[in-house]
Amino acid sequence: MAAPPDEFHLERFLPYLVHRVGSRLADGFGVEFDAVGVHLQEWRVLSVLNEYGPQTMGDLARRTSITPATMTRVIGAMETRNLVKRERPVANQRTVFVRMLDDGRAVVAKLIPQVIEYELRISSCFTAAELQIFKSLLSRLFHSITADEEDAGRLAG
Amino acid sequence: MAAPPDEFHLERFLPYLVHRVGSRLADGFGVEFDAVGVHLQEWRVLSVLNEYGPQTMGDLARRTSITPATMTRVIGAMETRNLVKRERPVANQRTVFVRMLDDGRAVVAKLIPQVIEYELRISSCFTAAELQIFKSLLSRLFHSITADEEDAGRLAG
DNA sequence: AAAAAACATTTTCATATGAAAATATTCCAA
DNA sequence: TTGGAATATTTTCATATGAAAATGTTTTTT
Repeated sequence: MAAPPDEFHLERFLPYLVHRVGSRLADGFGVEFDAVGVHLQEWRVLSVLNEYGPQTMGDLARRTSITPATMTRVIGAMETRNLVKRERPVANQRTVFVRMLDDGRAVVAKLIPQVIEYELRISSCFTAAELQIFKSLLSRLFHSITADEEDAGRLAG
Repeated sequence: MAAPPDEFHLERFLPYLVHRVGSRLADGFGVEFDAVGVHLQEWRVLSVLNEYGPQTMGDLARRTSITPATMTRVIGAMETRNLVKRERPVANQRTVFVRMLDDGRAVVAKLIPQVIEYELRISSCFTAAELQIFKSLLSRLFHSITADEEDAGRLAG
């Protein structure tokens, strides 16, 4: 019997660990929204609008990790349902600001308790302290990677 | 000035934190493979084959978080390039086992040092202890979520 | 042992995706 | 002030995706 091909182990490989957790979370998360009639991507947009207020298509794209081309389509669909509204600022007419409308706020208000409950449920395997540490490490990693990409794709506003 | 709409904060919301790290990792990771001529999905397949040996399409799909329909296509493409080989076991002919070929092993051998270097680079924001804790927490969360889904989608082999 | 149910994979088909091109606006340099 | 370079968004178009149907196999009933 030969030795293992390498000293590399998937179960301790950071990108693999993150990817499979991300996939599982997205799967379990998706079903939460069917009832309210929004897609996961739409929740992402609404939650970012809720957190940071009106912002450009580009900022939305960066903050949600959705590409600009897709963001155009997602916002288009949300606009026809009166969840959000596009407006071109007089100051800089090449940007498009997206603003949440009342119907969007109503959806957010309905979803927030659900997602809080969801987070609570999935994090039941952690102590409160562990959860805090975990979030901090995720946050630190994100900012570290993002800084690596240097000035490319800076967030405005 | 009105109070914030809610006591909910995206920057401390676990699914958001995981999703944005996952997206960034996949982005940065993708470019590593262009040189070697494989796609991210193909690395995922090869690394899982490297770790767990020959296995069915279904196991591959679950372990890589790739859907069966897509897995059929990914394996098809890898087969024509002689990275892997399909075989129907006599014992159970409704399954299809996938086995790595020499060309696949050569790709893995080339990629592993690269991905180790990549992991090292992105985790430079952590101490060794933090990194271990982080991985353990990711692992724990995954297994906890997966157990929640109960018996659905069990891994064979 | 035949019929039905369960299982594993592949195919079909309608939709989603993103890279690159097109469009539109603003900034900057001469 | 004008002509490009830079920026922001949208559109086009070729490809990727996954749900559900189709196919083929095994297991369980009866």
